[in-house]
Amino acid sequence: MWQCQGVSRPDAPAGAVRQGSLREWNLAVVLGRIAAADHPPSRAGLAAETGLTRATVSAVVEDLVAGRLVTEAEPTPRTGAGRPARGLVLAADGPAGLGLEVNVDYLAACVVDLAGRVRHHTVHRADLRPLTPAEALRRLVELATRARAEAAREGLTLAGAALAVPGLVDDAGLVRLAPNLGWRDVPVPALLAGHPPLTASVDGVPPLVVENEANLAALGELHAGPDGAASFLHISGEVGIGAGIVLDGSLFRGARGWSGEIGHIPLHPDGPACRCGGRGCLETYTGQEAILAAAGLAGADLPADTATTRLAELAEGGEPAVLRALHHAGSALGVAVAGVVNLLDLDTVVLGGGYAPLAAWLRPPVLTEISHRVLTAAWSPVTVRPAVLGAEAAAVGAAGSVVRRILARPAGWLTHRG
Amino acid sequence: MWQCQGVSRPDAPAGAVRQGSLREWNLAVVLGRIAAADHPPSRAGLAAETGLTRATVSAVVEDLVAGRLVTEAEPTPRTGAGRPARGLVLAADGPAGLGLEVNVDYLAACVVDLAGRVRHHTVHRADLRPLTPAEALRRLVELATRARAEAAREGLTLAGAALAVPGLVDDAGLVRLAPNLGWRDVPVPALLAGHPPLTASVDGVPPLVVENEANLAALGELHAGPDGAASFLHISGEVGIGAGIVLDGSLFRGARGWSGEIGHIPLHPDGPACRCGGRGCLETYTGQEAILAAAGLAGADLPADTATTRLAELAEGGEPAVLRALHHAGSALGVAVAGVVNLLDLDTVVLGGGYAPLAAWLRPPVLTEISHRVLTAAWSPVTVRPAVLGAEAAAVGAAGSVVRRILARPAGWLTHRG
DNA sequence: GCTATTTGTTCAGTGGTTGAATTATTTGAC
DNA sequence: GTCAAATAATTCAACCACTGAACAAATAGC
Repeated sequence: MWQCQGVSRPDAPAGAVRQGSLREWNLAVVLGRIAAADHPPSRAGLAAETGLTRATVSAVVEDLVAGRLVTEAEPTPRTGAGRPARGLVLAADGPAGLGLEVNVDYLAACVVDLAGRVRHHTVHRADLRPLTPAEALRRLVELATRARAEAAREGLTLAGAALAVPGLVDDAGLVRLAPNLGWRDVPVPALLAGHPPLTASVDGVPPLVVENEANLAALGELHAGPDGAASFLHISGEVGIGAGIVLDGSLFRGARGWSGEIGHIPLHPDGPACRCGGRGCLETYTGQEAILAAAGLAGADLPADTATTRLAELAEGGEPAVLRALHHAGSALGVAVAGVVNLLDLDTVVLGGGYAPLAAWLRPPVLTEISHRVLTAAWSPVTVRPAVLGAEAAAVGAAGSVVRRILARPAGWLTHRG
Repeated sequence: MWQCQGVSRPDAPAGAVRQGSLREWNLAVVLGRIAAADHPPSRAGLAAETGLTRATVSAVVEDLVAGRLVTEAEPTPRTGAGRPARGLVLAADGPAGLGLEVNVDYLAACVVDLAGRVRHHTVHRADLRPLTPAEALRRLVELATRARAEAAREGLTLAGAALAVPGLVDDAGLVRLAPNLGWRDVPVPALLAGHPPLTASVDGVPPLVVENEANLAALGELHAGPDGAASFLHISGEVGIGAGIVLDGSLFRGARGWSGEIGHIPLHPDGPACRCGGRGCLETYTGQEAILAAAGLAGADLPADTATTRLAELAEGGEPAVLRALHHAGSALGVAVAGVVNLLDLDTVVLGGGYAPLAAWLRPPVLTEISHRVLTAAWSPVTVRPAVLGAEAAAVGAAGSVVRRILARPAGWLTHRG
């Protein structure tokens, strides 16, 4: 991922702790509490929660309000005795994140505000495989420009952008390989060089981060889903199968950001050849094409997004071949997931992307395999649930990652804003 | 794991940052640099490294020296111009950690000082399967008492203990299941209740932490191995196969501390039944018994520790059946490891425990499978190497975890010491 | 012996938190 | 309608830990 500082809580200052770090840290702590609260907290409440004094919280909040990150909520009428609390909420007109996505059959752009609300969302459907990367990115910039204008109209300031790509991305933003897109060694930042809003670095923060689609989809799920800061595996079942691993509320990216290639976990070591060069990879059993073929829809040549809808319809109608195909796919997926759970001791598995609409049929066989194969299943059940976000998960997650960076390090934003 | 606060760098204070946190943090930063340095650093050098002023570093070091965590090294004669630096080293007579291990055919105790040196080590060989857990732990306490006396003789103060168990351990120290030991639901802390040195909690720090053997072995390898703070998978090939996952220099324990059960990753979903209830688990192909059987040594009934030695001897001698067995085992292991690397994007895999002496024969097939099955193998080679520590890895890792906790949070130790 | 150089300490200054007192704003009792 | 109780938020002197600069200490080289 290109210059990504990580997406979760403020980093442990590996080096020193200068004096100002204290305030920087407390800005992040207080802002984080405001973001995590379900009801607008008061200064006094924050003080009690954090252990800071009310004096300190007041000072910190003053900074946050001055920096347009936080505003005071409408006073709620009935509170009880005493001076009524002034609730604090994340600013609805402060900085926002721009999320972009290039995928096989669509481009997407969205804007997410500090509170995580999706304020704008456009999808441009088109088969991108015939296009050159440069042309695809040109169209993406059009979408981004429109999103930027839309954001400005709502009083939002875009603080950065993240781009989701269904492939392996380098630290330098180079897309090493995006098999389903047909991309190989595409230098995204260089190709976007002529578009200042996406390239001009502000205050050391890179304006555009390029990251794997499955990872960003997992992030989207993390912020949109029911568990605030849990650990889970988010599986994006598209043409290929990717996964994002969230551990303790933060994305685990691996040594080079290439974690989550669950589609190439060997399932039958001597099984059919996979295009990755291996044999019997999970993808050859539960990839979209494999499921369609098993369901007898191989030749239908449906667009990727309607294929899963069609499968769900047929399954709903009780079509035996489809039900059988989904059961098989679910079992295969379950075997792989059982291995992952044995390895990582996760308590939640999220079926996302194209798997989400099929979750009703995939879930039972997945659970069966887990219960048979996970050593600790007896003591601690594993939750398997469909994703909350649909196809837009990656773009929303991308935009969310920008916003989360500000929430995690508000001091950077404040000093930069003057 | 029983009340373990994690073993790596100082935690991000999730809650508040009070004023004193600053000093606490800098104590940890400076101490960490002293621990990580290969030559005793000077105060001035530390100031340059950390970005703190020399004044601050002096004050911090003064605290550390007063707390007996750091001492000034012997002045080195030739330094160059200027006032000679006074090198700082971790105290050799400060706090130390007690590491304990219960395994199938031995008990072990060791003492590791702040600098990570093993100052004492005893192994008591005996088949523990016939013993009751209480009797086994009684013998362990004997070893621990002797180790404690030995530590005192060398001027060391034991700051806590950690116990490695080949099984699944609860947050409360309950050993849920240790199949090869024949333990089930053994409440270790309760059984040790009569032994104050292992149970009297000092300053909120639990005196004894119970943790999975594979996890602690990985920690031992982390501190003893060549890469200071890398990410790797450490595989302990014993009767069962366990693994410890180290990510960015800290152990990943999973939601309940039950991560690393690599032995039960499904390899052939319809393969032979495993005692875990699943089918075709890795362990049924590369567990010690499976390898011995494949090598034609099934009936030999060797003690566990000599079995691998014997295998290595025979392989060294070119015995075809043994070479074939090891190649098969290595291939199976490689398939599983390829899945793990695809999932986690690790750059290093360590063959530990019983696999270490066999690494010469296991490594090539493992590498072959990785190169064929890991999607990113082309861009970033995966290192597969034998473990540095041998059978003592878990006990040393256990003792090391105690010491690391002090290094990570020196403030706790200092206030406790007065 | 003198100078250059580097280490470590001292000390006034400053930023940010602390704790108590004060002010502000509401509810409820008389 | 007034006052007491209760809760929220601000003010302000004190304090803690870091900063920066000046200074003392200790050595090598000339």
